[in-house]
Amino acid sequence: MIQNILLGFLNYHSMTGYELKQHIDYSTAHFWHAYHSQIYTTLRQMEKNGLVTSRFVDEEGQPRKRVYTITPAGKAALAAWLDQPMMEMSPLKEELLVRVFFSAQRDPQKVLDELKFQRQLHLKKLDQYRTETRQAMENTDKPDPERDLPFWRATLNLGVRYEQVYVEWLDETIQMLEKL
Amino acid sequence: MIQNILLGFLNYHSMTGYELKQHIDYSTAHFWHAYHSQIYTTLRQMEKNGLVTSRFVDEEGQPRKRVYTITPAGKAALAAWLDQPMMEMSPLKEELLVRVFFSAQRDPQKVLDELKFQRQLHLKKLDQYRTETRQAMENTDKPDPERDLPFWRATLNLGVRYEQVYVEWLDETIQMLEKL
DNA sequence: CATGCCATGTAAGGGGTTACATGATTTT
DNA sequence: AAAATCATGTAACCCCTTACATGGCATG
Repeated sequence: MIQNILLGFLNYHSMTGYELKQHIDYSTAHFWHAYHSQIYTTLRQMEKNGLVTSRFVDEEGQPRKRVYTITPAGKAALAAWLDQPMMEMSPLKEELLVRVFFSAQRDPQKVLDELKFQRQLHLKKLDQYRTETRQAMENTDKPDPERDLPFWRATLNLGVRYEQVYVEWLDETIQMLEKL
Repeated sequence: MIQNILLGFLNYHSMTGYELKQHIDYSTAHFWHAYHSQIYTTLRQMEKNGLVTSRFVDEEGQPRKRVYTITPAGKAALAAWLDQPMMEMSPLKEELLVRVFFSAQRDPQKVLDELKFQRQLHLKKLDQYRTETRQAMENTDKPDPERDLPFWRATLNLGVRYEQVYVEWLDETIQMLEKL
């Protein structure tokens, strides 16, 4: 998966692993994140497979940079992935729900504390989506923002909706627990 | 993670890997699924680590069964996991959003088809939650349903809310695409 | 002087997925 | 007779996470 994301970004323009990491952090990380270690190793592997090329760029007074560029084979791989529609749903993996599922045997106060803390986290995330993330998206330097922006906004919309229902659900569940 | 789920179920009563798989499919699979291969191998590993014990039960006219039982060490491990509250959010991994993010370069009709198909999947899931899943939960054979049911219902509630906003978001996004 | 940011990597391990494999019983 | 369900396993692989590792520059 991370390979497709890297190809997707490199298809806008060439950049370094570090820049890719930053782009991911401000956009796709909300629905697919990656550690820098994975990004660097995947890029090397992609180069080995002919999907990208790299060259070192040395500028005075700056650390050495390795700039990656997508190849025709890389573009083909990206297009092939996008062409093949998803026929299943992405499975959820929500650890908190596993914990809630088995929480009847826990101290109710500790469950409440945990849910209230999670509520703070999700509220913070919701706020982030509405400020930083939205701004980072709109102030893009990419080639054809008018073409891409509607799709980027769409992904952010689901993120916002998701955090909204998550907070609502936490409120509801906290209330339920307080009645018990 | 799957280890905690297995311990959680075995803490209700002893059962086989096959039964564990079924319980998971009807409950936690909505937020954490597992393949039978992982369940069987994890159980063996847990036995090696003293968290469970197993014995074979042979009944006439039936395949041989291996019944697992939680040990005091297993109960302690489960309690330890539940005691330590989650301090971060579970990261999302939604492949469809990655695809939408990079969909400006795709044939809009293909994107629409994909979203409409996903809409069907999510509607179906929503319906499942409201019928089968809810029934399977309420008609439980577990020791103390009154104690556990509120928590199980809570997890289902988030599942329903999630599928609802997902469908709403798909509708909104489909509409947006049709205008372009 | 210390923290943070820029910048790139390696290595070990864990968890999960896919595929291969078998065999009996029950239902259609 | 075929398909579905019951029932248990192994093996290879892949992806991802965590930790280790380095070094320069800028800012407070």
